[in-house]
Amino acid sequence: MAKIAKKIKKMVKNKGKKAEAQKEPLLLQPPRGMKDILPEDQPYWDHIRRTTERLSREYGFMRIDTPLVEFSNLFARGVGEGTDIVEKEMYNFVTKGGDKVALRPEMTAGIARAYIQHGMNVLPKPIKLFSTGPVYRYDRPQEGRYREFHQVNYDVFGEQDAILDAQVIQVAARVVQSLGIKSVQIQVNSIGCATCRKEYKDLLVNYLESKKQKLCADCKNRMEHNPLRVLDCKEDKCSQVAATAPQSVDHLCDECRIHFKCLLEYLDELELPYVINPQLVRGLDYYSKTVFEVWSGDEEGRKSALGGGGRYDGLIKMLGGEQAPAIGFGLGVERLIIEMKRVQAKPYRAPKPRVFLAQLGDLAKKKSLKLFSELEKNGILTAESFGRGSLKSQLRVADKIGVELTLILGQKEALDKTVIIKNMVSGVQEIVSTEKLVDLVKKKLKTDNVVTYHDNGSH
RNA sequence: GCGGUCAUCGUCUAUCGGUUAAGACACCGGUUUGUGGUACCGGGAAGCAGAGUUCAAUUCUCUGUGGCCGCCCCA
Repeated sequence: MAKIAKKIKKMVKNKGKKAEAQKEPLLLQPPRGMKDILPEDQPYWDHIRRTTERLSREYGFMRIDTPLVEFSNLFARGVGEGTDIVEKEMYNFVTKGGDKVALRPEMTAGIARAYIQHGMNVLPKPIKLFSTGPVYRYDRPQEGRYREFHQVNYDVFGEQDAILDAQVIQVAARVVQSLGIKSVQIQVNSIGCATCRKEYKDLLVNYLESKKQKLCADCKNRMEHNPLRVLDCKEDKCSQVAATAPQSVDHLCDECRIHFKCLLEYLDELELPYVINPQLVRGLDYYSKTVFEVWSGDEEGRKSALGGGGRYDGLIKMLGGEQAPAIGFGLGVERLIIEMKRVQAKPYRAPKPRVFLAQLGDLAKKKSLKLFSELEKNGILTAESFGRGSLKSQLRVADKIGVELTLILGQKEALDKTVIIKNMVSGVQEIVSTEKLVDLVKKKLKTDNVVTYHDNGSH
């Protein structure tokens, strides 16, 4: 019997589902690698938004927002045809109008495009731009890696002095430190300019050619397209080869060498915890001279890359603008949050309501809606649960929220134009006239509240 | 793109080739009608999808999908 009933139930269920499935199944989840940012995580996002915006102001950056979608070839040309990002990780699509566009895989190309388009080169130098938002990479998701993720981006245009490199690196470090992540390490390197890098590349390819048998299959491939990337291959045999490979820092032209030397001096002056990593290369083609990455995590040697950047003196011109040096970096918001949680950094807590408004009866219910907005206009943050009927259940909610005062507006009070103020700690309550309510509540919140609750830093 | 691993209420977990699929937390409601934290009572809520094996599958197999981990790469 039960079996049959069950079977019937299932058939009915399936029937419904099949009908739906024929249209297209509705999956109650976002596409792979995308995720919701839930209210419980917002304190971390708030903290990062506030901190990055504050620092951008303090260091003289102006905010810019560019579209999530750009023409595909902007990235192909800017970021580089041969890079992984462009070659296999871009969300490309064709619009109804036939335009070939892509979801931005990073922010700099779009910002550079805007810089050129709007003639920002006429602004007083340096031109500092700050941006933040989602970026998209079709990669295999795992912890700290999503197909939609968020970056904060700082770029400086129009200044080639190494002091800007140092300051930009300092901003990166300041952001991370300000979030409470103490164990930051900056890795820096110089990959030279167009001319000396070419010479160096030839040298490197020659060297690699001589050790070709010892390289992994991937690296044999990389030799052709992007020999620099062999240097940071994680394969044991490759890193052995890389260890004795000629290093770009040793083959810089005079200008680049001086630039790098100055940068290091500035960094010393700033007392930033940096190390030179001759293997550091970065995956985007537009970099020249300075490249750097920001790492966090020490204990148990588990490290994670929080962000990186570098100088890109050739990008603007390559995209068709008037030659302009530039340097910038991006930080990954999701990774910053992982680190914040790991080191138990305190997130930002928005103010919580300290007053609850309870209502009872039809007349009071109507009046409470207006009273609520009256309180809001006076800056009194109030909670409510208007949909509930019983006073009991409303008080339960008030208690759960942890408010200090509950205002009770019942049938009787509504007629008398009064409100009951109940102190949730002592339980004492008093009846006051509606006109005096706001002032009295304000006064009470100022005085009676030794009862505060603070952030317990959960999560 | 490759490899590994996992998939049961909102969450955490249990059980089972045939069961009303159990519990805890959370949520909602009630304990005599206008008063909260405790207690008691009650309620809603799940087998990722598809195919196969079987008299019978949530359970076994395969595929897909998704999470996590490693590689690659990066943020």
